[in-house]
Amino acid sequence: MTKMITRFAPSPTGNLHIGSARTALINYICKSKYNDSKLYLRIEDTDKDRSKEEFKNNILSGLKWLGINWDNEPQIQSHNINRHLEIANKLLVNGNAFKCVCSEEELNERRKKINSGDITSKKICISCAKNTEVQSLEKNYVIRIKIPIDNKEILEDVVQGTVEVNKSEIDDYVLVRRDGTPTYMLSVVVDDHDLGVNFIIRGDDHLNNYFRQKFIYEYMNWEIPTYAHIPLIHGEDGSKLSKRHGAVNLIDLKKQGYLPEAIINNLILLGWSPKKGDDEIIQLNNIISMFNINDLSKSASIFSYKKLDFFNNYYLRQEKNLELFINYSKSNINLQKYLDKDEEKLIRIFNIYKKDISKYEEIVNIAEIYFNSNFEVLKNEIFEQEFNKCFNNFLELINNIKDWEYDVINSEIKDFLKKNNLKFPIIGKPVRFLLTNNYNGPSITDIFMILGKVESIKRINKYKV
RNA sequence: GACCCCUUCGUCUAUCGGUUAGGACACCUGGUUUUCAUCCAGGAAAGAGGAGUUCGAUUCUCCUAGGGGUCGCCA
Repeated sequence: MTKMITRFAPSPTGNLHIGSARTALINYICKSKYNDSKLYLRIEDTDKDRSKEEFKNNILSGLKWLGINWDNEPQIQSHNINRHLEIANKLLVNGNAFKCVCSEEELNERRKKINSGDITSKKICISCAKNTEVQSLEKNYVIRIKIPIDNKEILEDVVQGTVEVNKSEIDDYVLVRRDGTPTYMLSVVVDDHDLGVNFIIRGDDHLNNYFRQKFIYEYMNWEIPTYAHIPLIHGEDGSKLSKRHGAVNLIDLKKQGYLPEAIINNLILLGWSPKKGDDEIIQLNNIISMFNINDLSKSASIFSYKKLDFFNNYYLRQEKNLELFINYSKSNINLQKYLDKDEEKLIRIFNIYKKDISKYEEIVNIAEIYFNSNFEVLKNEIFEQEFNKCFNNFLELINNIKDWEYDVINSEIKDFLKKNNLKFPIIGKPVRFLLTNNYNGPSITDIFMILGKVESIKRINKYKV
């Protein structure tokens, strides 16, 4: 295919989900491989009750944040209702659709029989199409599509391969509701056709919809696009990724301090991998050249936050991404305060601790220790005699350091240890505790550098032998 | 329940009939280190089960089991 016209068509009934983001990502990657290709964005808001402007904005900004750009202005599906109805009318006139007045009870009754296996055909309305009275009604009806029952339909899916379904399995679904509004099933086909979409990449929860939607294309004599139904992402328990699996909305990951690069790297490795020997750390421009949708696995994969953490740690450690940390700090209430107070200090903390964290959010608690001007040691630790003996001398040593530089402090401490014939932990551990309330952490020289001379001495000085 | 899809280390995956079944994350061990970490080196860890096709099956076919998806006047 030389010109790939794709689309991402979310419904604005919730924030941008990791799974949807992956679908958008794969669409973006595929279209980016070919010149003159397009990725359109369409907001499918035909469910008026659940659609919200707020969600639409969240989706747009989430995609932008990830670096997934679309062509043209986002299309709003509800703006095309008249066009959708025009097609419904054509189908009706051509005898490819019919008016139906079945009551909810009748439908439920029939559905029960279908589900229990008493009836083999999925067609839910059997009488209205033949009823001329119903067909001449002016209002108060739904429009259903006509689907034959003979033989079977075959889909050659780019990802799923050949899929066969008997026509008897395909239902006479609703195109236009009783209130005169078009359903998703109608709108999606009309809009895709009008946009010239020729390659549809969507979640495989839509696989069955192909067999329903293809009839509109056929009846209208429209060219049927190529389909790629990609497997869904699952949570740790193997079911469709959802809220109970943790943060599944992009906005939540952003708030926690995950990087777009890490999320993209993580997502693309679900169901796909680079060729043998190639690095799994891989960025968008390389993914675009290496990725091929034909290689995508058919089976669903489980989303792992641990692996995301690995990638995020990798990317946030990179010098070039320091700016992202600063931007993040501006958007985080706690870090914002520290940034205003002493940007240099916050950056120093970040640079020393970045190897230990998997997301920016973790810096909040760390920074709190260093920015707390009323710092108190948590408990009255009793240190070893050896430490107590040399404590005052050590304090004096630190007091006498004039050039508060890493190398200077470092060599002063080393000399001190040598002179007093001490092993590092004797001094280091208690001092680290006095400075940070923690026996583990960065080298005490690093801690001294973060705190500065005055605050460092203030903290150590509180200890009385 | 019906229909469709899936099934290689705990997780993500490689393998396009012949491999000591490879890698990554996580985990464990050792080394370096100013503690914890980082870093480096090593380790444990997999073809759901059963038939067939074949000289030979993880790979092809079928059955079973397990998992997932769909079954709305939602999208």
